[in-house]
Amino acid sequence: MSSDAMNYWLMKSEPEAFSIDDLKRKRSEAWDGVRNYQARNFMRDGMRPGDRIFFYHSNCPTPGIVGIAEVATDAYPDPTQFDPGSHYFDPGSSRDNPRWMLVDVKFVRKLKRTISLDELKGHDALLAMPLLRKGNRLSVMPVGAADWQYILALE
DNA sequence: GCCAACGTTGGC
DNA sequence: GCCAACGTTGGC
Repeated sequence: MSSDAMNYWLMKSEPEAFSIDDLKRKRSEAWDGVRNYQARNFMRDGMRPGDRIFFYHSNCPTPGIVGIAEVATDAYPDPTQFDPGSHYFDPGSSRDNPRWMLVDVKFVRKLKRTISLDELKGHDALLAMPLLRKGNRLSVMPVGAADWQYILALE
């Protein structure tokens, strides 16, 4: 990223696996298991501690933004890639040259209500955002500052 | 459960 | 380097 200004992000999680309430309870969580290069690059190259995150519930009855979190650390190697017992084990990675990076994510607050994907799609001002691009399956993606403010104002 | 829209893998 | 086959994501 080109400046020191705070950046904004959106991170998806299936609530049955890890929900905003899970993050609230644990306060902070290592965002492991990302195995997509573009998503990794956003975490490794784009994220800085203090950046704000929309926490998004995917693959559930009402997909949408449910809370706000914060980047808590710089990127570091995802330990699950080295663990043969982990679902996320990657035999092609090594400790000397780790392939997958993650950041810790810290709970900030829940939104007063879920701002659903369906609702977001109803706002022409937001149609260009990566989340609403057809076919986008990225689990970590940037959110423009203007879009961030616009969405928060919907709350 | 279906399936579109990807990303990855591997034969050639 | 091409591209078919395969696996995954995630809305519906």
